[in-house]
Amino acid sequence: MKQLKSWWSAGSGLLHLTVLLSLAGLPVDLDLYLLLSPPTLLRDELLLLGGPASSAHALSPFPASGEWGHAGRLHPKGRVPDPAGAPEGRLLREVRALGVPFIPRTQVDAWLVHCVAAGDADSAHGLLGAAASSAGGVGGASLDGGGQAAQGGGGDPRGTQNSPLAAEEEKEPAEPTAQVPHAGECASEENEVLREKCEAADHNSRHEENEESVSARKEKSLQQNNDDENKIDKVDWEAEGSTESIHERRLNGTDTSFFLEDLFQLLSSQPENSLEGFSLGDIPPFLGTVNDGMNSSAHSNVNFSQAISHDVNLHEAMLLCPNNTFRRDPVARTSQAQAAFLQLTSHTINPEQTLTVTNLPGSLPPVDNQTRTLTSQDLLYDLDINIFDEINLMSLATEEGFDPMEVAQLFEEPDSDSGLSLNSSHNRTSVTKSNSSHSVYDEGAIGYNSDLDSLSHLNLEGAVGGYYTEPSKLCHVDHRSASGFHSNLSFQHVFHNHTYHLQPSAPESTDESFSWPVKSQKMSRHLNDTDRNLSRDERRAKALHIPFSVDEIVRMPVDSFNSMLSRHYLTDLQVSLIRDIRRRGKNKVAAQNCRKRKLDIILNLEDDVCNLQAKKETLKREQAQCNKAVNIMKQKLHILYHDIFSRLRDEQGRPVNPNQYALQCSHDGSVLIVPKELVPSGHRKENQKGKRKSERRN
DNA sequence: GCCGGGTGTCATACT
DNA sequence: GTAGTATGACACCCG
Repeated sequence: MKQLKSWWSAGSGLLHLTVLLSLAGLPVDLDLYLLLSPPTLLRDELLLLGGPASSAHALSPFPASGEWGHAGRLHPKGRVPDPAGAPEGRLLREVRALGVPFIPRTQVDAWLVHCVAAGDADSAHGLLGAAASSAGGVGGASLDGGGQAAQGGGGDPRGTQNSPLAAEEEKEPAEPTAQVPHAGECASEENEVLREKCEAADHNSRHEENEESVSARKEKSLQQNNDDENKIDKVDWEAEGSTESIHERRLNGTDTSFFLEDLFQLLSSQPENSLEGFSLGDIPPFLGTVNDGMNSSAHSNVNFSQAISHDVNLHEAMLLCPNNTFRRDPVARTSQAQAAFLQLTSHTINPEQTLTVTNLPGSLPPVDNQTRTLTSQDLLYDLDINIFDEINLMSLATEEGFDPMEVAQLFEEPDSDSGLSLNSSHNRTSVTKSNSSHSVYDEGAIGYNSDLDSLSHLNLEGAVGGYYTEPSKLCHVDHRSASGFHSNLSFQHVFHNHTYHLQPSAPESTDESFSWPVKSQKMSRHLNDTDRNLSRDERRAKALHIPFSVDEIVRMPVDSFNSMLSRHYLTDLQVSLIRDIRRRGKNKVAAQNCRKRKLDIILNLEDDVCNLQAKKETLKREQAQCNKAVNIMKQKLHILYHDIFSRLRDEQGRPVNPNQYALQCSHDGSVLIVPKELVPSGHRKENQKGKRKSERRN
């Protein structure tokens, strides 16, 4: 936990991130998630922001009024720009000259962790947590409010909750901090960068309206995710109730604004090393598109993790601000996302590294070329939820025996995985090989393990288009890959592989207990239940962010289907997958109908056989009855025949011989005695034949 | 481990 | 030519 705190502390760039984000023209709504430890450093950090108890408002430099140019209202202990020509002053003037830019509404949920190295408050460069609140919010005030607002104790975003931070702020008055602002040294260097940043922010604002309709759908899904995240975090908070770590949730959804001047003040008041370690590349792409209601913990998680693990210079931050621009080119976006995520992945190891050394000021990893070229927005646009989930796990880990090594391993990708071919998404063999004993190929049932795959699905609800969780696992994609679809699946495999690296019995686990695997297993079990309900196509659809449910795709009439494809801007891969899903779905239904029909035919045939057999028996019985009746009639006829002849007499009074005469019925009903010589031969033969038959039957 | 039923998918022919 | 349907065949899962 100490390492973690150190890590968080070293990630004080988060505050800078927020500040610079606002400086870039993005109003920042900062939620304070305080993992608070001894408040000593907190006090120091607060002083840096202009007041001992300014945590509630220090990060609210942009008031709700949206005014610009209130530098004069800085806290007395804050660094006041030197109007005489100090670098900060020049910077302010230059920025003011830019006019009032359009500020896209952005909210940043931040996890502010305050950490103190054991017995050395000065060495610990804790991340200052300052709860930003809106005008009607939880009592937070803008930075210009300075210590006055701080006196109200509004720094605790939880408002009336008993926050250790707030309590400590009230107890201890403001006192000078050992951290003297050094911004003046670097202000000149940042001047141009900040100017570009403001320009970029203005430029980006023009794209926001065009992207609102596009992002509305995603935002809606993210909101659902937010709800889930809030529930989970709330439970965790209530369950633990730890005074050492405070997980603060947003109390309202209003935005917090910053005064640009205040931002400069903040920037100038920060140590130079902090500025170097500051990363605006951590700014997730949704910051520029998420609306007020999108202040999810997942977002904050993303900011937090990236702020910790990612270093980006100010110029890059500017590039990151126009988050919407890349969305216009989904193909490029995909490739960018891959590259960005690769870089992000490579930087996710930083937390581990930072944790071990961040107790020293300026220990943040230096900004390397790879970091500077990282455009994680592109990735995060598609993979944000995945990151959210992962970072959420990190947050869980921080509350229960967190081991940064484990976290690093989670995101770390061995070099061997880099050899995964992007085409391996459909190659079970390669996937199996790549994932050792835990093949997690999404397609097919063999070897598929949905533990972490489904883990990312925790926040998935409804249709498949809302979230794409698999990309979050794109930790180990081949850097040379160019296909987003294949890379996604490859990432998925890799991520699963990482999951199994986190077994509790892993030899690399440190002394500190790491309860994440346990929790992850629990979550995995929960998610497995949900993920098992998903068909392969549904998982695929999620993987490609297809904004339609499989059921819709299959059941939709062809006309509606084609129109749907034309209305939505879908990549070739998405269209191909949608058509495949539709084809497979239709064929599946057809196969079901075919089998049902086949069974019906079989059953009908069986019924027919039974019926025919019964009919046969009936006919046999009827035949037997008829034959019996016929025989009876023949017997009667024979008796009658002999009776008649016994009574007949010839002219001489002698009995008539039946062998010489025969009875013959005429047409008029009269009976004649005819000699057999006169009886037609045919008739006579029939009579004889009939006699023989009757005799045989008898 | 084998077996049979159920199911999904593919290939193919047909409409 | 496209989309859908029907069906045999195959593979897989499960009891």
